[in-house]
Amino acid sequence: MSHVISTPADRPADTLTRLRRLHRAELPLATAALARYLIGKVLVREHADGRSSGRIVETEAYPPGDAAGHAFRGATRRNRALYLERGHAYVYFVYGSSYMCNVTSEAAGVGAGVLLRALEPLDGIDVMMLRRGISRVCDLARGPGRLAAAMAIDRRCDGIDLCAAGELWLAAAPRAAGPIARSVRIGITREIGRSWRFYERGNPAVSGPRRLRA
DNA sequence: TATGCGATATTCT
DNA sequence: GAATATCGCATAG
Repeated sequence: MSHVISTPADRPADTLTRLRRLHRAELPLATAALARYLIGKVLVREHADGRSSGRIVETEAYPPGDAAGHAFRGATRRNRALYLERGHAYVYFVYGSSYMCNVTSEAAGVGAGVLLRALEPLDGIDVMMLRRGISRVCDLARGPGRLAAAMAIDRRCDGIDLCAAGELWLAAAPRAAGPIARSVRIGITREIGRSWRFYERGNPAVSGPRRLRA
């Protein structure tokens, strides 16, 4: 970054993208339908650093009964939030380095969700750059671990209601989404072959190898 | 551009 | 003790 354009504290509220919070009733109940529905919607983080947000451009569904899903072997302390009513955050830590942010799906008690894999940064881009230590905008939240890092999402966000005012919430699409494509999921060893990954075709903020972005 | 590898810590077996 | 819904760097083509 050659120069700083503004800091969050300086930024007037009227330069932020106008966003409307999603109502839970708008969220599809079924996991794959929700995963597709979330493409183009916005994840918003209200933090001491100011607001950061991004368009969701890549998701993966982990439906009921999916052997790759964390609820497959029943409830544990880690996956507890996954059983909440749809529209809650399920955040967990993996690989000793990355947090993953999911949106719960289905009815309360079922145990299923949608992994948020990538965002196209919208507001608070300078804060995201500071958090990530890089300046290329399309790489800030390209991949689930990077997404969480860019948005300062950690285990404290686990269980948050994303349909309520708070530190983390979901907003309606600020503009129409581009064509939505689907593919197999990334980084799993079971149920490979299921086409439960959704993404906005051609968006440079989508993760994965080229063949899974076209 | 693609593939491979190590780092890392939490959870579950 | 094993596995892991990843990342970033290294190396080869």
